[in-house]
Amino acid sequence: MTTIDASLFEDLQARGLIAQTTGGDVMADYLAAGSRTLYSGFDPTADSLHIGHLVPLLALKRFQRAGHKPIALVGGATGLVGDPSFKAAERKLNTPDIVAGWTDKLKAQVSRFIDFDCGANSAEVVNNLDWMGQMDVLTFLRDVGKHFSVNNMINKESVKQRIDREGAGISFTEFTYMLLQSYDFAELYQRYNCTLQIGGSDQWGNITGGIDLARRMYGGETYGLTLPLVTKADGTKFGKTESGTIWLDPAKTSPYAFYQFWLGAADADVYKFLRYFTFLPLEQIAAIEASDRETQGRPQAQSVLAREVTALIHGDEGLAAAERITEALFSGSLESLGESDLEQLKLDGLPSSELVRGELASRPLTQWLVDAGMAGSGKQVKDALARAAVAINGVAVDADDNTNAEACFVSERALFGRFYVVKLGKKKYHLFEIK
RNA sequence: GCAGGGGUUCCCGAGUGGCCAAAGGGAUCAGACUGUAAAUCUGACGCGAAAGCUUCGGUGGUUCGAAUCCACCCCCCUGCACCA
Repeated sequence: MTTIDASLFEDLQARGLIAQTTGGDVMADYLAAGSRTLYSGFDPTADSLHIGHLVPLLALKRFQRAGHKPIALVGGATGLVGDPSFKAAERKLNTPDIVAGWTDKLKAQVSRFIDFDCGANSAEVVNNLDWMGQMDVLTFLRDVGKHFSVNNMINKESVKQRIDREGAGISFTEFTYMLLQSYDFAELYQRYNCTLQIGGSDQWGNITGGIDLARRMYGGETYGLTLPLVTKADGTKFGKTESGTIWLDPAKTSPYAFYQFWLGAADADVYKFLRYFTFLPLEQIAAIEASDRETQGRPQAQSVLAREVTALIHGDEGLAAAERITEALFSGSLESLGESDLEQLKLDGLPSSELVRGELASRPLTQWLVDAGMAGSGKQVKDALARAAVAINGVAVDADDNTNAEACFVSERALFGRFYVVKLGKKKYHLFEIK
């Protein structure tokens, strides 16, 4: 028999992970009284999840650890429609082929986080296309649509800006999204006795819609819980960097880049992130915070956070790789690296590319670095060159050297005759190998 | 369909014949200061090493000269009509 950790709710609350719950104060008792089945949905809007999905994903795991049964729903059907909640504009529809491909990828990704073999509260992964795909319009309109009042729907905060705002607008397709998600909840209630839906706070409207529908269709009593949207103290968007979204797929965001992202968390955010994104006990997080406060200089919280989250997503090997690169680039000196170390850095995910010596003279250095993805445009590189912020194997490159890429990559300066570590700015590194 | 409003560089948003690669803000990048923080200050921010080239929904036109004027077209919003 599964044992229930009755302190789950209290822990979630203390971590700041509860934005809203339905049913007033009953949630804590409801969760403590028995093993519940809950779900959270992930729509395939890209070929990978990103760190914005981490809070609900980890929440499923928290619930499972506490003895509840999590269902991860991948929205093969809802992804075809598009959730309008708090989106400023209508989105383009993706083709069914693409969405189906993404659905498969997300299913695989989601599956790595939850346990499918732990007895009664083993996880499930479902795809709502399985029950939505073959439903015909008339059945949908009669059985589902009839339970919704348009009057209520247009008053939902999540679509209000689209309806009120001049220059915006919402198609019937997106407007219907709420019905689809609501039907999911009702269906899961029916199939799995799933009585709780969790999701980001932007999902409140969709979740309460599902609760109403489950009651109207099946007389079921279900609950909802929303998690906070992750915000940063400086007001910029969480999860984006100059190089774009931080993905969970190591092929899209290397464990090294992933690790670096967390390492760069602001002091004002880092303790919150520890509570949100790790399973470390709250007392331990409090201890870290207290100790950082007493210490001058660099806090330890960021590195704890980076280690914990990277290990969680990319495993111990991913973490080890990320730490190896970080150590080599930021702490050690390049000379201390052996030939195999450099090979390893490449394998570990340090961005790298190959150059052919004979072709070097054909283009200026700026172009080579842009091609390698180190900067968005030659202008940026040029700016860095003017400030002596570009270094090749530790030697700063001058703006005058720009047109002479061959001289920048002279063989005498190469490590082991073929490697060049190029640094642009303080944090961007790229490994070039001469072929 | 009719009437009105609108489409500007990543986003918001000025600009209504030359002084516009296009104000201002945000985001982003680089430097100083630092802790691979924050705040602050400085610089960059269409593309190009440069000469120069290409932009303001699209296509044509007027003009010495157009983001700005004209014509047609496309798209969005609001209202009305049509429909019922």
